[in-house]
Amino acid sequence: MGFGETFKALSNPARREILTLLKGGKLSAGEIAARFPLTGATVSHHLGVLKQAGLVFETREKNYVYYQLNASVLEEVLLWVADLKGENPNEKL
Amino acid sequence: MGFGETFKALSNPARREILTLLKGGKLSAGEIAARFPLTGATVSHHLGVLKQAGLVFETREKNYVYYQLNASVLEEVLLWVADLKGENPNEKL
DNA sequence: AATCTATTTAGAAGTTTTTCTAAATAGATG
DNA sequence: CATCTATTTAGAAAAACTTCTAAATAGATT
Repeated sequence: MGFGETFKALSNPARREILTLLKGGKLSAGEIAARFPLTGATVSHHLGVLKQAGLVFETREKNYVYYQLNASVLEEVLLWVADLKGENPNEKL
Repeated sequence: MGFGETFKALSNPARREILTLLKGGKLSAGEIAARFPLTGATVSHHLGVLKQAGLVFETREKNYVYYQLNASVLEEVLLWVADLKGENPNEKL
């Protein structure tokens, strides 16, 4: 997926808030949209960007599309930043 | 400085490459610019964005402006991502 | 099958970003 | 002090982003 896409996804405040919401567990598109002063269409767009970046994945149930954090891509971001910082890989974990 | 500014700064590929270059130690604006197929003016703009975001700081010597990584802001980013990932703060370090 | 509900897609308007060229600044050197 | 060197600022053009409304899709319910 590439860090470009991932960091671009993280660069938007609404998208960062969506990710923070998802720390509490999976939520449907509608549940997420309800917490923002944005239209459902706009939130759907942001969810698409996050999904494309690999930061979230979706699962479908009934009429709903649930989103949740993708820990593995977050770990990649973590490692990229840690490496930039010049951290010994063993110092973390 | 806020994560908005920081992640926005990280969202550009040229800026991420600049940061990667700076892993090797401080470099002048001109030395950085020489490694990119961009004008000095454009690189100067990117350096300004990185500085504004707190990701680098500058020191002046002679005619030169040297840039280097700011580890403390990188650490903040690291913690933000780690927290999002739901990591125990003690698991790192 | 008709309709309701949840979500996405399309298209457009306004804003921000990226990059350039040209000009300005500011310190060093002859 | 005139000028050279390193870097930044100004202004403009093109591309990308954010958000909206309206319409489309797709699954569930009656």
